[in-house]
Amino acid sequence: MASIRDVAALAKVSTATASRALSGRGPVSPATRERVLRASAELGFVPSANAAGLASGRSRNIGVIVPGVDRWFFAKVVRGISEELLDQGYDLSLYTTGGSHDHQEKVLQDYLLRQRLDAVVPVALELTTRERERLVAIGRPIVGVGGAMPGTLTVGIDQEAAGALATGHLTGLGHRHIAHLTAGKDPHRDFGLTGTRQGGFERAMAQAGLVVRPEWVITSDFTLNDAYARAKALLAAPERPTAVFAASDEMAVGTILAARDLGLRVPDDLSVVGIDGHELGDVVGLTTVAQFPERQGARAAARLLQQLAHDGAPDEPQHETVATDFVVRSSTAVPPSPGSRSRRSAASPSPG
Amino acid sequence: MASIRDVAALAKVSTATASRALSGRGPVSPATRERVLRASAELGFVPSANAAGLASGRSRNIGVIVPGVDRWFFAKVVRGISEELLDQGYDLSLYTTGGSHDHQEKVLQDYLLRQRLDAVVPVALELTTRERERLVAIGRPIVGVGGAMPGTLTVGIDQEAAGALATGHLTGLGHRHIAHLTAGKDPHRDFGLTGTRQGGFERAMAQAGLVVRPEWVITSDFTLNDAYARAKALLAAPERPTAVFAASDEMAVGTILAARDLGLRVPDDLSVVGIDGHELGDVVGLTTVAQFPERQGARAAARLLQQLAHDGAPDEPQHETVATDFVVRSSTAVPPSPGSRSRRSAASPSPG
DNA sequence: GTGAAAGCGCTAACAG
DNA sequence: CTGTTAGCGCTTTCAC
Repeated sequence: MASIRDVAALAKVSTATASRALSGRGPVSPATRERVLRASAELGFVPSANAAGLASGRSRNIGVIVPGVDRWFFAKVVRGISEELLDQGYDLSLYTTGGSHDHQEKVLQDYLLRQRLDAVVPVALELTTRERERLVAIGRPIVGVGGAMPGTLTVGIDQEAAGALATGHLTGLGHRHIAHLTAGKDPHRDFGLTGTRQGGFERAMAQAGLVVRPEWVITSDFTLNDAYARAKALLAAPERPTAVFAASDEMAVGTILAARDLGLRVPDDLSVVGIDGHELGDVVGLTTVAQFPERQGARAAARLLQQLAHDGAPDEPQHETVATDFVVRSSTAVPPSPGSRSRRSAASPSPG
Repeated sequence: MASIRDVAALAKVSTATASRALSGRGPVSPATRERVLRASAELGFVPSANAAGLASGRSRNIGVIVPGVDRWFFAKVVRGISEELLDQGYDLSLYTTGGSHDHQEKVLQDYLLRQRLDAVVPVALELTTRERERLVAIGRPIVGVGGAMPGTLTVGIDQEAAGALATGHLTGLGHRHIAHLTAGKDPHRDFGLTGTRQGGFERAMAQAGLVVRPEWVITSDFTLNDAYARAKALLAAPERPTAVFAASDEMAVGTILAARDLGLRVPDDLSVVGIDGHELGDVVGLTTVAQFPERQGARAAARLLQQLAHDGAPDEPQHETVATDFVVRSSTAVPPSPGSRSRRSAASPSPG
């Protein structure tokens, strides 16, 4: 394991000059720089991260805090961040807080304080005020992904607009009986964004002059399985909606599968729209608001690196909204005419 | 940011003693230890990872190399590793190699050499001999997850047995016309394990006295979407199998959805079995060999930590096989009797 | 533009 | 059991 002293010796310069040449910080003549780089390459020199970090205070390492990596959105965001960082020579430290109750505590009051991180990307993290203060207290740049975090720069889609867009698509098709599958707030893995998708739903409903039926706003948990069960109950009831807006594609697909299992045709008997752009939506022809989480992650990482390059001058706190793409496929259509409704024999689904 | 000198001063001991008390390495009297811990807590002391790492050579940091984190198996493995490490106070550095062609190169010849890692967990990584040598050359313990890596300790299921188990289930039900959806080898994201699942398929077929039809061994890519398309082609052909063994649950679900879209009933017209234990299998009643990747990840991490605790004495290279669970649900049944075959009007599906 | 020297904050001999 | 003393390998003033 060659050290910088070996490199310096081979290039016949001091370690100081070698360091300057290798890092690009500080003046070095082109000729010496060339000699040093050659020596470094010849020896296969790789600087010790610990030594460099200790001496300089910079670690070339970004911390990513995420509720879990085995959920679609988080996985995609982490992928986006990881690839951006890998390109730029930065390490990525991953902290998952969703697993056990005290992991989040531990991460915030121990892991993040080890001075190993140049910056932090909290993903869809719901923090108490105290916790947010702790995060800020590490004195490093922060860029969040997902929900907006007061006081810090964040990257994400406009949740409310996405919800309104999806819902407006349904009302525009003429649907008047629309249910909404939202996701409950789980203290362990809060996404900090559901509320506003629901807000968009409510706004679009109001704008179409429709009333939101409380019993048709159903809390699920972002998973396909739970949504399947809830949609089955919803759609098996005597009165059922002609359309469902699910706050995630996985829940939307669960709804489609539930409808199919009840003998309902999509979109003939039921229209379904989701949010995400999940690969799963493809085979069932799901209409959705695609949100490209990789890009969000990559964007957050890029902003952070940019800040670090400008010597840590933090951008002013704000939410950077990234664009979504409305993908119309075959799960949405005009509502069935009252005469042609469904193969089920239940009472007329036309509500009050 | 309190340093160990502050702690030592407050506890009225030397920094050496403070270090010993805090790390548990070296002798300290109970009384002084208590004083040091109290002082540390009072000051909110968190040791600098860089300084500790530089001085000791240990970084309390494990590197995880994974093709990507946005695939079910990898995400679950990473989750398992992450939680185990978080519990033990270890950091996790994540490297994704699947994104761009040279990321794997970069990780192997730069990132891993920064002396920031105490150990490495390569997940389902397919390496050339040279690359494997590089990995070993970092001189740190290695425990792989997924496919077996010659020369290193690995944790994973018995792929061949899993394939044979799934296939044997089908032959046991009386199926004679069985297709297999396998996953091709992609140089960027190789899983290093598909071959053996297919090997299990072939063995079970042979044991049942059945011939493997080459045109019924179909290469897909582990994704639901691709499997859906290939299954549709397979099942729309004049002669079709009565059962499909898919090498992953996502591919199995794709097959089920394709069958449904063709008007085939599962399991009446077609039995489908997968491998994984993917959540998605639940709502479609998929019979599968569950493999619990979180446990595999956690196990690998635990073994690594154990090695590090024993001062790096590496366990002898071998493959540790973890148990699978065969979950029978509703996607498999006895094959249809020739008379009752399907609603499709095509030629008799009974082969040869 | 370059080198000498002083640390970064902690750990690990080595004495005592 | 505890303190003193060197570093770990690099970066960074500060002179020149």
